[in-house]
Amino acid sequence: MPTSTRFAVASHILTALAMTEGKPVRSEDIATSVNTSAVVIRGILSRLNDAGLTRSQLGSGGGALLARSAAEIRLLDVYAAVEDTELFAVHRTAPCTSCPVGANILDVINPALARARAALEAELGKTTIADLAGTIRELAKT
Amino acid sequence: MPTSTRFAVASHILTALAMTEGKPVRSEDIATSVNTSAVVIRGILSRLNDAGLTRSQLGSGGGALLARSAAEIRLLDVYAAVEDTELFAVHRTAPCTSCPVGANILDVINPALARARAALEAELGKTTIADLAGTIRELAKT
DNA sequence: TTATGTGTAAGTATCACTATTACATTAATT
DNA sequence: AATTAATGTAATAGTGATACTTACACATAA
Repeated sequence: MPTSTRFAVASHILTALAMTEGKPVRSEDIATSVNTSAVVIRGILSRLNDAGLTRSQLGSGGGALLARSAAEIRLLDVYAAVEDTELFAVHRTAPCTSCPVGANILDVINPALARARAALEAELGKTTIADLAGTIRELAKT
Repeated sequence: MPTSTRFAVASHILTALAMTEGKPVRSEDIATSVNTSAVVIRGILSRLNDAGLTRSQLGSGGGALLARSAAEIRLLDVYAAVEDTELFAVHRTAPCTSCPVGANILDVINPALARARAALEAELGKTTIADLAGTIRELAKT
């Protein structure tokens, strides 16, 4: 399964941006919060930029900003922006085409996997970055 | 990362066993159908044995068998039997505990990820090996 | 013009996965 | 009892993705 931590880190980044309402945040500062290096953060921000979720302000006083409202960024959008690999990997080499099972297994299993992926994505579509930020604000109060 | 193909291959194996009704199938023959080596198949069969989905008959004329009805083996059971890693990987190193976001992000995001995983698993629980084998029998007729 | 940050390429270490080789063990067959 | 056919598993190597680090070009505010 996908062992990339990008999805979790990207959610962390976006939530951090949502907490500062419009003030640019440096990759260095995000890196401190995530506990990694600034280059790793910038690599993920690059993907988020491409996906239209964030934008970057160059130069002194610059940093990363949300490109749209946190309420309009779903975890599904984040997932799609940073995850490369298929959720389910199938046979590395094509199965035997002259065997009854080998010739048909992919056609039979792929629809089931597609349904599972759709269910996952539907659920990821229900939570937004604003939800995460809101809950963190609640927790920070106590 | 290299995503595991074990789930797809394990489903292939079980479907093949479901097609031969009670007759043991050699790992060698399964390997031919999957287009890999017999040792890889035996490695996956070892996990399926541990999970109680299959059993093996040693010695000459032996091979792998389903340990219960194909209708009682859900894709969810297969998934659980062969998949090692968490569906969603979180931060490799713990985030900054003194930052508002870092200290709380995992507590906030984990419930959302758990819901997504539950949705995925619910969907995988709806399809059985018997379903796959049945569809393949249909396809093989034409 | 200088200082501050982003963007990105190149190189490294690590890890999971798959394939391969090798061998011990078990059981049916003769 | 000996032979043969099969599983079970350890050890090893190759591959690919991830994440970390270093380095430097580029953009912008002051």
